Amino acid sequence: MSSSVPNKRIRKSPAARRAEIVAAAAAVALSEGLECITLRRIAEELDVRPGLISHYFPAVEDLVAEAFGEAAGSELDGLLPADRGDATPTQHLARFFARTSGEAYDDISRLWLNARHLSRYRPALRDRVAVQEAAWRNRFEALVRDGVELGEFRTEDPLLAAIQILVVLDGLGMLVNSVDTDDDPPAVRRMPATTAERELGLPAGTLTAAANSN
Amino acid sequence: MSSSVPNKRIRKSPAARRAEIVAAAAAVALSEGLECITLRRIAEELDVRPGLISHYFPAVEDLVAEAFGEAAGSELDGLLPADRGDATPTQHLARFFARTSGEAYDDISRLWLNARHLSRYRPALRDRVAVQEAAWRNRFEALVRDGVELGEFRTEDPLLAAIQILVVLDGLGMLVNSVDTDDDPPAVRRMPATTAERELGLPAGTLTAAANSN
DNA sequence: TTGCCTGTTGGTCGCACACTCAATAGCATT
DNA sequence: AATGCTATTGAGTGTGCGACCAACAGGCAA
Repeated sequence: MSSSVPNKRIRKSPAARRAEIVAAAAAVALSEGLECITLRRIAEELDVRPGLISHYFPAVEDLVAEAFGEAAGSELDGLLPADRGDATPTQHLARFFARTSGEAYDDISRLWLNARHLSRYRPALRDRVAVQEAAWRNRFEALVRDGVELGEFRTEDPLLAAIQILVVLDGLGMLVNSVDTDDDPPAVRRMPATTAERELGLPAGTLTAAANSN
Repeated sequence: MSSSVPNKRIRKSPAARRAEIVAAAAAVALSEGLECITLRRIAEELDVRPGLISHYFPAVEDLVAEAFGEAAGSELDGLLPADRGDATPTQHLARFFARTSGEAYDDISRLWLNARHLSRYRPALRDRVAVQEAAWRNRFEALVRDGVELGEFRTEDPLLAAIQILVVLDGLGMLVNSVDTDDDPPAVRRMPATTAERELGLPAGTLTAAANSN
């Protein structure tokens, strides 16, 4: 490996080092879980000494919260880009459900499940979860509102619709660590899209129809 | 306290001691969380030495799984008794939603959230979660089927309806550790009942109408 | 090239955890 | 009252964690 011989120290600017630490922690959070964010684990990841992590994050809990925020935030951008480009709200939404149905979304489901549980014991994380939850809801609400204005969706309360859809998505996410997550009925796995179609006044199947263009 | 002076040992039958240990662990799981089930914690609870817990559960993970099963199982019996008595399925269901709406249900929500996350790392727990999940689904399905036969409910697939309702309930349960769990719209908190009414062909409000008899 | 600021190290402390096992002492049986 | 089975203890092992801090050295400024 790269460190079989005592490694030369590399000195970086505080901002760069801090960003690097948060990025490494976010990666660990997504792939292994928030409780795997330890001083030793992240230090090893970056090939530095644990003390250095402590230097930037005197309390590990703050790093955990930061890592969650980073991971959840960038996943949101991947799933529901703030800028729709030239896609219609319906296309955008359909793409969202396509992405959240794949196995690639399992890591994000696990992350949220993880964070929501760990929030019980870690106030800093609890606050971050609240922030990200608001961000997801607002991003979703904006999309709904957009669709309503364009006449594609029909609902009296865009935020309420958004929350309801996300709650159902969370409900399915609860099952992500189950032994047999993929042998319950298709109707169950289609629940988030079905909920969206109902709440937004769309014809059934609109959001799960196979691959809309790009 | 009762142990300020070296305590006299009390010798119990293996079955009794084991049951006592599981009960203590289940109580800790419900009130403080599954990760608080440690040899020391449970031993202190029962005023015995940690080694004794190890004797009955050579691997702590098995105690954790057992404790979850015990807690989830008896909560299910409290929420959806297998024997309905003389209540109609509708009354039974309404009572279920009344109970799952109160703060008393928060501990159960936390337990499920906890277990589903911890399942990621603990195979024994994962299996227990699967067993309990099946138990909850089946108990619920039996109630639905019962209601369908009596002409109170209308659905093509009782198990599917049961699963869908439980998924929504889980989705709300995800929020149990949030800062402001009770300031989202009433429509959100009524989601499980609303889902049930829709899936079972009941008039809106049937299941949330104030206090049915007993 | 030199000097200094500060990012980084290495070592250490105290704590909590699961797990092991020989020795002890309840208590049912006789 | 004596005996023997076995439930229970006490003591110890090793691991991993967060936190702390004096000493070191990279690399920019002079």
